[in-house]
Amino acid sequence: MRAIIASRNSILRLSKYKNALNRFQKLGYVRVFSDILADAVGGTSAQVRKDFSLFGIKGNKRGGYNADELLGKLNDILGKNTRQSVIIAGAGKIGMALVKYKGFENEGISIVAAFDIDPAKIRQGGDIPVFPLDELKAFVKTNDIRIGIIAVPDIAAQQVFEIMVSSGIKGVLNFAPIRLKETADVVVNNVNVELELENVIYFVNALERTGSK
Amino acid sequence: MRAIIASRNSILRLSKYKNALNRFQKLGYVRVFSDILADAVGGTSAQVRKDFSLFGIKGNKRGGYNADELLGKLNDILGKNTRQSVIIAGAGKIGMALVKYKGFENEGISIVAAFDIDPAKIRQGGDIPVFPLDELKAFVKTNDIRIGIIAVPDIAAQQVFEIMVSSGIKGVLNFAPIRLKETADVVVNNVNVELELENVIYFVNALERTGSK
DNA sequence: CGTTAAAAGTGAAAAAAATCACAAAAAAGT
DNA sequence: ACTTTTTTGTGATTTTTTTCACTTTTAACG
Ligand SMILES: NC(=O)c1ccc[n+]([C@@H]2O[C@H](COP(=O)([O-])OP(=O)(O)OC[C@H]3O[C@@H](n4cnc5c(N)ncnc54)[C@H](O)[C@@H]3O)[C@@H](O)[C@H]2O)c1
Ligand SMILES: NC(=O)c1ccc[n+]([C@@H]2O[C@H](COP(=O)([O-])OP(=O)(O)OC[C@H]3O[C@@H](n4cnc5c(N)ncnc54)[C@H](O)[C@@H]3O)[C@@H](O)[C@H]2O)c1
Repeated sequence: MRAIIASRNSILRLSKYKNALNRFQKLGYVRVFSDILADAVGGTSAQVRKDFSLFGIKGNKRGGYNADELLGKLNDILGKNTRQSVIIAGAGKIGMALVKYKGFENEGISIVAAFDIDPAKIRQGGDIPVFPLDELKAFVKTNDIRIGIIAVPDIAAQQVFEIMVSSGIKGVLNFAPIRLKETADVVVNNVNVELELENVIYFVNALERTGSK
Repeated sequence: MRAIIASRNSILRLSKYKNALNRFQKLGYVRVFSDILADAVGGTSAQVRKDFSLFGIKGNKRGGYNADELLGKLNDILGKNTRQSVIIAGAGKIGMALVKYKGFENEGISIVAAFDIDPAKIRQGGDIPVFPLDELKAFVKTNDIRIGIIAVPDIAAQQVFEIMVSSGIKGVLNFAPIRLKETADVVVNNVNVELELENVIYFVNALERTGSK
């Protein structure tokens, strides 16, 4: 399999095409066209074709793309053919919402354990265990985990990040509203809800002021 | 106050500068320079200055920016001088995590009510009440709410979105992993956790394959 | 079959975003 | 007071991303 250098945005778009395609497939579609995919994800058909072109995905002129085949290729590129195991640091409000969320399993993502410093949060009984933070390193190493989610308070985030990295974690999804001091060869994506909300508020206000148009 | 057309990304950067600045201010900084701001948010000093330039923010040559003054201007631009009231649809795992989150208040954002169709979720006692979904429209109208958060299952999201829009909501933060059929003059930002996680996974795998470099 | 029409594929063009690089200002030093 | 040094502010340039527009292929139809 060839690894292709691509921007974060183009990969996000591939994921969106894949998700749209899954829905189309459930609806019985056998063929899909660049324009309906564009529609489904909010882009243009030219961009869909360009994206595919970049990854060497070929369709049939006048015949569009075979849904199964296209989905297969996208899953391949996105690495959806092997299940991914993920751990979470922080079994608080967000952390537990994620732990209990059913949506990841269908995406081939399994949250296998959570870790917390608060002894009151430790719980081995349930479906997904919550262990003491001390055990994170050993767990990650013995289970060869490569992806972690940070759902601890902002003051603790950098420290937890470093523990994760030193344990062998290679990719992190960070919910704490701070910028992690990044390390080469560790991928970090941030989910910053405050920022997104603030952004919505800005544009609502801006539109209102310009609204006279 | 002048409304300036700017890209989503440049506004996101302004928010990040503002957040960094808040921290610097707490640490006692009186002056800040473009390069330390760049550092704090992970950009370049030229970009910081360009962003400020676009919004007519002036510093002092060789003297940097006065922290208080800069913060004031950013808050102004971002509309942080008036508190924003926000409602949530869906009092489930994510919805309640947001309701209970303390971090919004310091950001001038107040979550004032949640709404759910499940009678078991209705609860007026607490700090932030959970009302039946039917009451959303009236609540939004009488309280003149302009911002809503969607935290309902994906199948319900479009319908809830339409209720919000018809009630007068002008901006939406959507946690459901679907694309809302958007309406002109309503701002929609999406928080798609699956997508972000999938993206991390992609790049971890891609780096690994290229890693031999 | 042959013709028509639809859709992919893709260089070229345009637009948008980021970076450069340097003049101008002014704080700090001497 | 004068010089040096630092940092801003911003046109110009470069890079990246998106869109355009046209060629090619082929499914569909008569
Ligand atoms: N709750 C939300 O809706 C929300 C929204 C936006 C951002 N966030 C961010 O997500 C993060 C978590 O928020 P939350 O609301 O779930 O907080 P929370 O307080 O409910 O949970 C945090 C958990 O982390 C644990 N913890 C603290 N230090 C730790 C450490 N060093 N190692 C392991 N665990 C540790 C705590 O014991 C607690 O269980 C915060 O950074 C917050 O800013 C949360
Ligand atoms: N929990 C997570 O960590 C997580 C992660 C990623 C995405 N999401 C997305 O966030 C959304 C909410 O997820 P969740 O885990 O909180 O689900 P949940 O099932 O815990 O909560 C959903 C809530 O919405 C309510 N609801 C259903 N239909 C409604 C309607 N028409 N009007 C008002 N309320 C309605 C339900 O009664 C329930 O209380 C989903 O779209 C999910 O895909 C959640």
